[in-house]
Amino acid sequence: MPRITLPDGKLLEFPQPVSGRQVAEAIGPGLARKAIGVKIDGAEIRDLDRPITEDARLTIITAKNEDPDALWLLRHSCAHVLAEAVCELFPGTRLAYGPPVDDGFFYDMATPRPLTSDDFATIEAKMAEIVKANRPFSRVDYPCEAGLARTAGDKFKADNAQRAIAKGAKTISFYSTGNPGEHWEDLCAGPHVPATGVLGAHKVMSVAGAYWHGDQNSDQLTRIYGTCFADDKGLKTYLVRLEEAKKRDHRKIGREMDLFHLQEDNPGQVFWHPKGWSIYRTLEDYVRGRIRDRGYVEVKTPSVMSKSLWEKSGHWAKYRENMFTTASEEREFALKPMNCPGHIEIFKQGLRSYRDLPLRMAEFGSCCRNELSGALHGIMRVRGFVQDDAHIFCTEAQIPGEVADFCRLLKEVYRDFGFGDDRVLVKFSTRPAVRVGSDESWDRAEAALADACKQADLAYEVRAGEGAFYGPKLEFTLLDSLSRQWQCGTIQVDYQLPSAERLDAQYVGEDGQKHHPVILHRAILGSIERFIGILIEHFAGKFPLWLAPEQIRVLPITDEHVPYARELGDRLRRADIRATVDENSEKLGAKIRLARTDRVSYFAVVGAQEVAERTVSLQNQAGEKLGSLAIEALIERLCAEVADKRIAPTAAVGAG
RNA sequence: GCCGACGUAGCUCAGCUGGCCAGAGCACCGCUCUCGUAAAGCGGGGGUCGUGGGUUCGAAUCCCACCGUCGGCUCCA
Repeated sequence: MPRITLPDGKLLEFPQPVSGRQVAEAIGPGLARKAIGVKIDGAEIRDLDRPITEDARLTIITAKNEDPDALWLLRHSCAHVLAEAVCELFPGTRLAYGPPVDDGFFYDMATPRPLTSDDFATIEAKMAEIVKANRPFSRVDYPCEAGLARTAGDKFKADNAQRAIAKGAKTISFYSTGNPGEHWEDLCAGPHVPATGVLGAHKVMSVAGAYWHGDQNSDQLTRIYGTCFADDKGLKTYLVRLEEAKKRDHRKIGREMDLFHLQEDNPGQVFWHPKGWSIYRTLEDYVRGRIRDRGYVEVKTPSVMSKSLWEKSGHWAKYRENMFTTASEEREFALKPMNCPGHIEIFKQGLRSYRDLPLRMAEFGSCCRNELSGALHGIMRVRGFVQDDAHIFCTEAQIPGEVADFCRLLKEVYRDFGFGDDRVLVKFSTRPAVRVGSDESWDRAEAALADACKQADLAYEVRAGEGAFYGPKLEFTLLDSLSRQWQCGTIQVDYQLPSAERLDAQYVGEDGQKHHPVILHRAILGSIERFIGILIEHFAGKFPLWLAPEQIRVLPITDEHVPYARELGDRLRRADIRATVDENSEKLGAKIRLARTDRVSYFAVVGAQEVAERTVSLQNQAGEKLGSLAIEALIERLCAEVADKRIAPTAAVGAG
């Protein structure tokens, strides 16, 4: 008979199988009222009313926005309410698949007519009715045969049921929102909340096309996205966060700050304006400095290289779809989508010795990839971009040291942008089923990556089988100020490309024999374009001083003060400070307003008093008055802040 | 690429049940004001209504095609 261990260690014993609800009642009636499900042994989430027959560690799940399990349950159940509403409003709708996802849920379905956002209000009204009726979610289990029979004639649900059976399901379950047989039902593994009444804080978010099982050649379905929270407050907070993300959209801020533009006739290609290019150059120069300190050499390889090279590298066979090609005098060429083949060509010039290794070859390499038009997104996903790329040619024995060194470098770099350890996630992808190379070399490479993370004190999550066919990899994901994830850095171990079958890179070893080096492909920022997009959204355009395109603007109060303002601007620029002067004949209030909406880091007001004293009256973007400073003190202050790469404490907080 | 929505001045948007010469605010240019911490006043220029076709006496408005943008295109019941 089940012995139930509660999270606080307390043990409850029951003479017969109990439901989660009965356990909750045994603890207290208040908890029983609030419970929406239980978690068993920290793994399986189960309906409140399903029996527990074995001993278990049990957690009662209540509807709380902070509990991912609670949200998962609410959203999964809310997907049913959405589906029921749509089925009722649009007879003939066939349901396909409706899981909870990160920020809500979706339901894919075939509807008799296309749905648009104009239908949301009607759907939400119907959902509200279902919630208000507070009908129970009732589960009925059927033996596989019988369950399958119930789905007969429904292509999607029959497919789902068959897949479930193939995966070893012992029964096929259906959930109805109400009484089985009487109310609407859906094939579903569950679990669900006890009744529809707890699903009040929901919203239909968007509609999009999707394919059955994500397969382009399969049925085109309508996907409706929605979300659900434990209460209206949670929903509201989420919606405010979405608003905040919208305000921070790099496409909007890029335009407002005059950083770059994209235009119709060159989809996926960025035109960098002076201020955007200032950020770009600052990033490049910064990374250049960091890798120089780590013993890298920098190179530049051609943008257009002949088909024969890409055939040897394997790109022509595997990556052709994404390559821009061109021809001249009957020879075919391709714009480089990656820098590695070029770097190997440099490595192969002359005879390399083991003494040359590790050779760390870096390039700010301009790459072109013909991304699908539908995948383009501002400067985050483009067709022309620059990677802070490098390839480390080394021996197998050098892999651990090189990877560990890279992880340390990467951590330092991320920290300078305000992404501390708590904002870096590491994913470690291990050997896939289809791969090249011996198991021994995979063992060594994987151990080296895991060990490097430990040395650099970076926690990682293993993604088994997700590695490239030629080697394992680490992927580094940043968590921005709105807690969104962006994969940026990576390091991959590659035995393939330098091999005799591919580009045949060689060095002479201590033994006088020729050997193939191992190549570590690595990047920290990833694409500079994308990284700038991330920074724009992370900082909402209010860059730390060292990155800011306009670090200070001098605001003369009247035309009389313009000469002093110009002199000041010149002094600041000579001290390597990005300074401008606002010479418009506007009132001071207007100039200040403009300086702040332009997100200039600091502005210096100069009037009669400042001219006389040779000082400035300083204020920052946030509107804090910083008092009167002499010119020298101002320069010293700004230079110190740039040198520190100081991040304003408010900058990274945001609304997230 | 596929599905859906959208495309009007540099920006944000109105007009779009077909019909006065296509509008507003901001920005821009000119003039006046020379001003002390988030928008001074007046005047002016600017749009082949994404592109191309069609329907119509008449198209920003209706239809078709194309281009582009935005959202989405599994996290396997």
